[in-house]
Amino acid sequence: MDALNVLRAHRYPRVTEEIPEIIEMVKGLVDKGYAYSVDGDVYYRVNSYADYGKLSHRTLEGMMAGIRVEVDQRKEHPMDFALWKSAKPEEPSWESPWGPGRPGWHMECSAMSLKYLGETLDIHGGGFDLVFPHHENEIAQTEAYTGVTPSVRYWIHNGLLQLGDEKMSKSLGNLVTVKEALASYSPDALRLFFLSSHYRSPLTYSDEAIQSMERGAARLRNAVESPSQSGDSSAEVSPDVRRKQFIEAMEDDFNTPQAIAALHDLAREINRGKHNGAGTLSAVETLKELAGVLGLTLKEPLAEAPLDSSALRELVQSIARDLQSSGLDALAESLGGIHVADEAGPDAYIEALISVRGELRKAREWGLADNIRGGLAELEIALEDTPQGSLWKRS
RNA sequence: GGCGACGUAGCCAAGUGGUUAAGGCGGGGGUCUGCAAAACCCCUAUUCGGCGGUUCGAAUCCGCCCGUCGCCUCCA
Repeated sequence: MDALNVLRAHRYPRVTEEIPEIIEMVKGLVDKGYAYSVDGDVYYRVNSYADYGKLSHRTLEGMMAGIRVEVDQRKEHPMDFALWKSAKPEEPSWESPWGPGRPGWHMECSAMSLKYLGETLDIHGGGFDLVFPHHENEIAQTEAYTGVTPSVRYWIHNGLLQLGDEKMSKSLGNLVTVKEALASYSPDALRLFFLSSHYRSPLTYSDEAIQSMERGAARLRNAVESPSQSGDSSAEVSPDVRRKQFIEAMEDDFNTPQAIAALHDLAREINRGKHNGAGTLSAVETLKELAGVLGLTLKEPLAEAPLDSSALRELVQSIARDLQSSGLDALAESLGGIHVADEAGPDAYIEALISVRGELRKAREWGLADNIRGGLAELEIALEDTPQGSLWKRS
C-alpha cells in the first residue's frame, strides 16, 4: 500500500482488543429492547428499528419474499441478525453475560468506529457488496445504541473490481495482489487505472487497460520534465483554467475521470508551451500539485531500480570493438578508458556512450550511432535527442 | 424469484433534457529529426444495448425487452 502511495491510517484497531467495548454495546442494545438473547446468542430485533433498510432501500417484506434458506426458528424475525454468537467448540471465545462466545460480524465495526471516531462519521467507505447486510446492520446497531442519527453522513461505496467476469475476492480466490500488479506496472499507472473510472462503477482488471494507463502516466511524466523558463517575457502558460476544471471535477462526487482529463489537458498545454518557447514553470508546478492530489508521483518507475552495471560494461566493450574495427581508434580509446576504470558507475558508462554517439553523429556514422542507441534500448534505457543534447531515461 | 448497479468509438471512460458527445490508449496522416524517440497539429461515435413512449428537442425522462455484475445464507 505504501508503494501505491496510499497514506496510512492513524489507527488500526483489532477486534480482539476491543471485546469489552463490544460486549458493553451489545448489552446496551439488549437493555434498550433492541436485542434479545437466545441460548447464548444475541440477536438484533430488526422490527424494533423503524429505519431498518434505509441504506439499501430494502423493506422487511421484500427481504422476506427473497428468503431462500431455512430460517432459524429461535429468531423472532427471520431477518434478525446476530450481535453475539455463542462459542462453538474449538473456536476462540470470550466470556460474556451470555456465556462464552464471539462478536457477530457487524458488531465490531460499530463498536470500534464509535470508540475511535464518535457517534457520527463524516464519511464511511466500503465496497458495494457490503451495503447489505453489513452496513445496513451497522447503521441499525449504532443508531439504536446512541440514538444519534445519522451515524454516517456520506457513504462512499465503490464499484467492485472484477477479474474476468466475477468480482475479485479473497473467498473466490481470483486475486491479483497489489504486489503482483506492482511487479508489472508502475504505481502511477495502477492509480490512474483505478481512478480512470468513477469510483461507483465496477472496474475490470485487465492488462490491456493498465498498459494503456502506463502510457498515459508516461505522458504526464514527460510533461513535468525540464520546465521551460519564459524566454523573453511574453508568454507564460497559465494553469488556472485547468486547476478550476480539476477542482470542479473533484467536488462533483470525486469525478476522477474528469479530473484526469484536466491533467491531460494541462500536460498538452505545457508541451505546446515548451514548443512555442513559453514559460511553463507554474504550469508544471500545478500539474505536479494536482497529480499529487490523486496520489500520482510522476516519478520514473524504474528510477530507483539499480542499473545493470555489468551489462552496460559489456555494451561499452562491444561498442569499443566495433569502433576499432571501423578504424575509429580515438573514440574506441576514450571508451576503453571508461571501462578500465572499475569504479566507474553505470551512469558513467551511459554518459560515455552518449558522448561517443554524439561524435559518431557528427561524423555521420549513423550505423554505429544507432547501434549504441539500440544496445541501450535493450537494457531498457531510452535516448532522446534534443537541441540541448541527448537525454536518457529508463524505459 | 426480490432489490440494486451497469451497458457510450477498436479498447478504457466522462457526460444524465438543448451550441461541435470530455479525456486517455490504439490506429491513420502531417511537422520536427540523419533515422528514431519525445512532443505538437489534423483525422478516427450523425450517434450513445434493443424496441416503443413523453417532449419543440433525449445518450440523458418513462415503459418493456436483452445482456453483464453485485446483494438477498455462512464467513470476513
